[in-house]
Amino acid sequence: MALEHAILVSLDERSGSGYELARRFEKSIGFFWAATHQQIYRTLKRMVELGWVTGHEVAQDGRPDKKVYEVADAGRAELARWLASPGEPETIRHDLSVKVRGASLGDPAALVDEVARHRDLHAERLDVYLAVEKKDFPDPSALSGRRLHQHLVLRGGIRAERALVEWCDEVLVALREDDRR
Amino acid sequence: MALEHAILVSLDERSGSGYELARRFEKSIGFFWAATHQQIYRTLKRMVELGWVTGHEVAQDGRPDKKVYEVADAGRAELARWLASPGEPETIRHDLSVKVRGASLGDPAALVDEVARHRDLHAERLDVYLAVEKKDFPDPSALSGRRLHQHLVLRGGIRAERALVEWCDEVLVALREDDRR
DNA sequence: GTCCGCATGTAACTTGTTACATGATTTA
DNA sequence: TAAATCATGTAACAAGTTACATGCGGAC
Repeated sequence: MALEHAILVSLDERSGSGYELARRFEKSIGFFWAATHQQIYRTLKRMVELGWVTGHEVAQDGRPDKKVYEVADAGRAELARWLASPGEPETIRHDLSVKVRGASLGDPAALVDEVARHRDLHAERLDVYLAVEKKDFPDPSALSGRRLHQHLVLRGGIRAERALVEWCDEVLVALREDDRR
Repeated sequence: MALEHAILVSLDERSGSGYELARRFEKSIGFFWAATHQQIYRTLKRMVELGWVTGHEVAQDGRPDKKVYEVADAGRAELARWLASPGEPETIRHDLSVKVRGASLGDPAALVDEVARHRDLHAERLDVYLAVEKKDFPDPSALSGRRLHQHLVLRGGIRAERALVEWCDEVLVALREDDRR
């Protein structure tokens, strides 16, 4: 399991509450690891029990109190252990591919629309990633340490989204061509 | 959920037993949708109850009996409905990215090894896909219908694995460069 | 005689999803 | 005054993983 580890990485970059973590999982960290607030609260609770993080309540004025979590030594040790341990490549579950493979069993035009929709969604994500890169990493060759690692992960996102956009385009051309016959 | 739908697509291409499906999910279909035999047996059971597939026992000599499943009309209708319905792009969960992002907290050399391992795994997969393409789809421009759709999905796998290999290479160069300083 | 392939399953557990619940403050 | 943001959670359910269980036939 890596949600714990994703949280540890995020908390190590900056301590924060469950709510703040949930927000990060909607962007930065969320670009490569998805999680909802329910999962995060549940997991943080377990991580406190395991001694991987410590939480303390912080009073705020004009806002509800929050619990801010920090990585404990045991958490850092667990992260180091996990980083060095071999993991399997991700198990793939790609809905859209299932749909394309089953195309003959449904309405061709509807499938084309669906692929086009995904194409646009991926193109949007790609634009977001490219904008982040331009803004936050204007001189990539000068990076080192944490900043370098963050940039490398972003590069992965850019490559993945670009590949998906190009694949959708290839599929669209082929499906439309096939329909015309 | 799309396991049902992946099974429907696979059974539509050819009827088969739970065991046979499990094998297909280790290759062809498994290239874009992972599932274990336990999931498949469980799901087939539910699909029979839903009337999406029908199963009948087939006696074999020298081998255990098997239950062969076929897609029913209700199953084909469900597939058509699902194909036309909009779906979300996949939620990403990429372990290796979490590890790269947390690189500063562990042993740099161990991470390099881990990335290199993944690079080789993805390169192997890529080779498999390219071999399948060469063997099964020697003349892609002549394809239509089912065969075209199968080829398009394979193209997606090729693009994805290629992107991953290239990303791993980029990460390796950058991490090794960073270590040297 | 031991391991591999064929063939089907149960049980226990961990993860992930969806819906619901509460309540204060700020913004439109 | 209605909606959005901040903030934390419970409960029920769906899906995925891991371990265990059984038994025949053929290959080595």
